[in-house]
Amino acid sequence: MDPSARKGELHQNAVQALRAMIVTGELAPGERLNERELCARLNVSRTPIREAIKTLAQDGLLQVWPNRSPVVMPLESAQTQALVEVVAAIEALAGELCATRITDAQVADLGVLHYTMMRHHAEGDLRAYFEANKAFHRLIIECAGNPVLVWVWDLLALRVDRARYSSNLRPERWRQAIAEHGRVLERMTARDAPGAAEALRGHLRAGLSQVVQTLVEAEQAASSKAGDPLG
Amino acid sequence: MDPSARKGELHQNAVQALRAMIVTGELAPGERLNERELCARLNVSRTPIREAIKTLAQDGLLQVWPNRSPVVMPLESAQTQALVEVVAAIEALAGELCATRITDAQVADLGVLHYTMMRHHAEGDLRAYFEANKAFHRLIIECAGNPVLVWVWDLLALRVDRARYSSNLRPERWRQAIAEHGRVLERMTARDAPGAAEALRGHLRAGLSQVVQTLVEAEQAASSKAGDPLG
DNA sequence: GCGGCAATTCTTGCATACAACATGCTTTCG
DNA sequence: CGAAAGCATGTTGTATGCAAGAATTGCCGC
Repeated sequence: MDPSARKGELHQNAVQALRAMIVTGELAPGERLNERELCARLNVSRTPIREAIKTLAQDGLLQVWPNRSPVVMPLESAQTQALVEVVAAIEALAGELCATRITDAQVADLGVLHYTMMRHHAEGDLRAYFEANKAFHRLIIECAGNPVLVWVWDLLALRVDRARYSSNLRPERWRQAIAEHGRVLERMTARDAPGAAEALRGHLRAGLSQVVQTLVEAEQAASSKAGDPLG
Repeated sequence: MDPSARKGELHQNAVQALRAMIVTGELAPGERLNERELCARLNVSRTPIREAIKTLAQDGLLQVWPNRSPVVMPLESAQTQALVEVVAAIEALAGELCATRITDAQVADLGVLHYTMMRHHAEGDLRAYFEANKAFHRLIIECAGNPVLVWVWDLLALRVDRARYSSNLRPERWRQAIAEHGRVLERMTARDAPGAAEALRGHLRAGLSQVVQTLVEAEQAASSKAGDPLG
């Protein structure tokens, strides 16, 4: 077993590892998981694996039924469309609260992240952009000063990341996203609560709608292939 | 062991039992839980108990750290105040979506629940009122037609219920809540999306603020007692 | 040749044993 | 008398064994 993991928290470790595997798509949507296989993969026994599975089921990343292998939650366009509406509402609320509470130092941090994203865009480094993007949004959530909001957002972010990983970011949309971040930063600087809320709502809707569109296309391609396997 | 539970889903059973115990306050906020004690109480071994604990930690009902007994999440006024804002936003979104999608049959169901609540109020049956109240709100969430919204609401509802159980519903507030339900029903009947959203937002804020107020008073009483134990 | 049934094999669910860690107490030394 | 260290006890973390439930495959009947 990995000696670095021997700190008495193997199951937490397993949660992190499995979460990452599901979010990145290394474990495919709809895939059935075998406990013993996962044990071999993560070098732990079944007990921590089973505890991790329960946690991930609660996150909505796994489906579990009694006496059946857990299944990686399918990634459907309808579910993701539903996610868009909820995340947009949550971030709009966060934007409103954030704009009234954010400090100058935090505005500066937001600005750093914004320009970091621009740099990653210029270099075409998508992974680094994603990371900074997530930090940008999470900082806004944190500045809202509402721990329940943070908790809900972290849960939703798992699904958002998963959807993002499964779709490509088109160059045009990428540029537009950066412009929208600039608008959010501007409204935060001005402490304009309604403006910040609307800027975030629009940004989320536009960005995630693009992701949904990708999923719709993938589903159409899959269904036409399945319905017409010979042509 | 209880033979009725021997169907291969003992841990799910344990989740339900522990959830209920925490929500109703049978397990007090801040209380440390001993696995063996819980085993004896629920007549199962440690394995399903431990899996249930992981699930409840993910629900935000338990705090867990490595090599320490899990602790029932404290019930603080600040946390509940934060909860109010998030739930109000979620139900406002649900109200908006619901008003545009609700069917006549569902409006009728909502009406039945409203008048059921009035009856329970007239009879002073608080438990039955709570139950119908929860069904009323959940029906609105379901009618929104957004599965992610349902998922988030169910998670938040655990905390809401817990806060409600810990506080009393004052007669004046009870009457007012029923009037607000009537207003929500009216806006739904009229398919007025913004009106429904606002009615729900106001209803949630007013009702949960009362709960928060109760918690604040309890905390003040506790701190003054602790800080001035002799008089 | 096809469909249904049964047995084998595999997988999950639960219980328990053992090890590591935390905690409280006692004892000993300054 | 106080404080710190070590020991004893109890609790959690992990591994594994065993039983019950699914799934697959092979077989038999039609």
